[in-house]
Amino acid sequence: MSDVAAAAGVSTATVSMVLSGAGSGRISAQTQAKVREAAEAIGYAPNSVARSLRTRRTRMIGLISDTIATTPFAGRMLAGANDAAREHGHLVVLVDTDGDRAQERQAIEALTGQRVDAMVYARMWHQVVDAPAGLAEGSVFLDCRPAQGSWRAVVPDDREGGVAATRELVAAGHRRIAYLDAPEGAGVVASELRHQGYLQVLAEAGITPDPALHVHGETDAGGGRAAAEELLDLPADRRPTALFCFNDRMAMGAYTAAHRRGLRIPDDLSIVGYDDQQLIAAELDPPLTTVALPHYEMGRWAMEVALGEREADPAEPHRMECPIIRRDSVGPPPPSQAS
Amino acid sequence: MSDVAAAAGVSTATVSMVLSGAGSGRISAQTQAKVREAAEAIGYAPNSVARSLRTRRTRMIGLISDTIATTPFAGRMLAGANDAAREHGHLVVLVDTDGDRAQERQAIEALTGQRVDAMVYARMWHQVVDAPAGLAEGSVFLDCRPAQGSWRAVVPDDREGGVAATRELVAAGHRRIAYLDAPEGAGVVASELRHQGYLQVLAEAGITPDPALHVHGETDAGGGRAAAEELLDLPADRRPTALFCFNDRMAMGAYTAAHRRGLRIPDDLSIVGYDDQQLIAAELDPPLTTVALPHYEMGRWAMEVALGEREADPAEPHRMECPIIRRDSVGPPPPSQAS
DNA sequence: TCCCAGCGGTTAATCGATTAAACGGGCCGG
DNA sequence: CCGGCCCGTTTAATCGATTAACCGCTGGGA
Repeated sequence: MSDVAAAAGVSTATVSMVLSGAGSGRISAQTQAKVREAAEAIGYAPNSVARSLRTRRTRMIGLISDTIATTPFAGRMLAGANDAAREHGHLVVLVDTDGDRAQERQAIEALTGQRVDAMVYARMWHQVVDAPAGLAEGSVFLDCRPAQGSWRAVVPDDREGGVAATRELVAAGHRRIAYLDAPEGAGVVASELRHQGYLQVLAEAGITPDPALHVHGETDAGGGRAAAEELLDLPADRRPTALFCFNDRMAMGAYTAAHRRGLRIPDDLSIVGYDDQQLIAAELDPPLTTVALPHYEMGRWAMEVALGEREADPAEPHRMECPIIRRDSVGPPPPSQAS
Repeated sequence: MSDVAAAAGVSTATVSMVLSGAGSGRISAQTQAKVREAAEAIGYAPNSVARSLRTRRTRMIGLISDTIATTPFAGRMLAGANDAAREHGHLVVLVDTDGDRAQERQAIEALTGQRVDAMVYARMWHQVVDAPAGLAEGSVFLDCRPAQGSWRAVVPDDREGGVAATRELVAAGHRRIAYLDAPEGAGVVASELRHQGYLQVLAEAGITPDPALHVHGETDAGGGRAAAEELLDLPADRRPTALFCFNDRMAMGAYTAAHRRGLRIPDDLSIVGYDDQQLIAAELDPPLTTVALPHYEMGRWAMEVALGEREADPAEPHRMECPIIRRDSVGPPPPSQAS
């Protein structure tokens, strides 16, 4: 900076004021022009480290995640957070802890030492978590909610997602709608919430839930296929005409089970998934109607709150809408089974 | 730090030496213990910003990527880079530019200002790119190679990947092997390289390539399905017994085409994909034999080179092996067509 | 006895910005 | 003619570490 000052024939203080924008009203237009020219000529770029030391603001936000490695969803969340940060002139420092508690602590220490302006704590798969020790006051929880303490958090509205999926099937005329759930007792918050939404819509539609239509399976294609087979092997009068699957991978398995039995989708069987998983949902045959998890929007929301650009209530996690994505896997029930 | 110094009854210089490890041999064990106790009691954590200002090293690496948002592969690359950075006590500053040149420039400026120790420039899908202006000397290219200039870079060895896939099919006894390629003239480096590998293996096996078995299609399930249908509609004596698909999504479409014709995999038709796309390849029915893109390893390699922990030749991009992942979609050709 | 090396620290300059306070010159009102 | 004020700019303290140079003391060799 002193080089610029020398070249412009002014002091470093003047250069600082001009270049940081604090000069308007204080420094003459003439001097400002001189300084800018000199800076340009020299190719001066301010040293953010020195600036941060003095101002005590780094314009960096720490993002601690457990899952970059293992899920394709993390990308959308990161993109949302990244975009929001960029729009407000901040940078994202990313740490993937792989869910390891020790790494998490180490990451928090490193970010604290680096004096990031705020932290976002992301855990994949809507869950209840213990806040890690040392997490900076005012940090934001992303796709998880803290077991205790007062923190701002954002999660998908899985209950309303379950409602949307089930309502889509009811609206198409189905009355025997199965729910292919995640494994029982796995403590997956989303699973229970979506089930609640499912039951609510059935009640609204005056349909008595059939316990036989609520089955569990591993949350992959194999689990979905097994669960679907169990349902499709039911006697004709008890067999479901539509499946609401906990996720798209289970739906993929359900497709396989249906094909094996010669059932056409959506003519003989309607299917709704969950996640709107990129490169899968849209590529199935037929393309899958599913409920989207708003990862991008959640990432953006968390970052905006962390930056103080958006208000949030620490008492209650923010629930973000899961919109239904209509494709071609839902149709009216087959005539023989219509009610 | 001065608080710690006061509490321990020494100067800040001593505290610095003790805590930074430079104290061994200079400071007595007794004093060291005193300092550490005081630091512990106060809960002192060094300010990395101040340290960086003085040492001119931030222990942060900038990672510029164009695709976090749009592909599920980026995660693996990030994870590799992140792990390598962590192991060497560094942090990753991530910027997603969405492929936008202006954002890219802005990102480079911000990272330069932030004085990151090095930069990694990642572009998804093995491609040849123009190095962005202002990219720091010594930056590392990840999953792309610079059109000009001397840079260190890492890309997947797509030629050998094509070899591995084709060899797998030849070894199973196939002689009529089709290549479902990406669209012609799209400038996809990978497409051409894999084709070279394919031709090489055919030549080695003494098989004359049949131009009719080299077809193109969009790189999604729809394109794969269309291309596969074209091939399966060939007269029986010219029909392929095995398909090598440009990627797993095309393979997914090929599965659909096969099912529609009542062909069983691998009994009637063998299929090999490319990418080993998580949540897809392993979930198809039957699970897909495919060639893995070593994203994690490439991310790690690039970061290690950026950190100076690994040597690399700027004259030639490093080619990383694409290992074949054997699952259940490859078998011997049907007896009627065996050669 | 004198000098120098080694020990265990300390002093103070430095990194590159920001910013409150001071400063100097011109102008205006009394 | 002088004091005060405003304007534009400079001076200098500050952020929190690192590190070269230095300091006083002791002990050993010449």
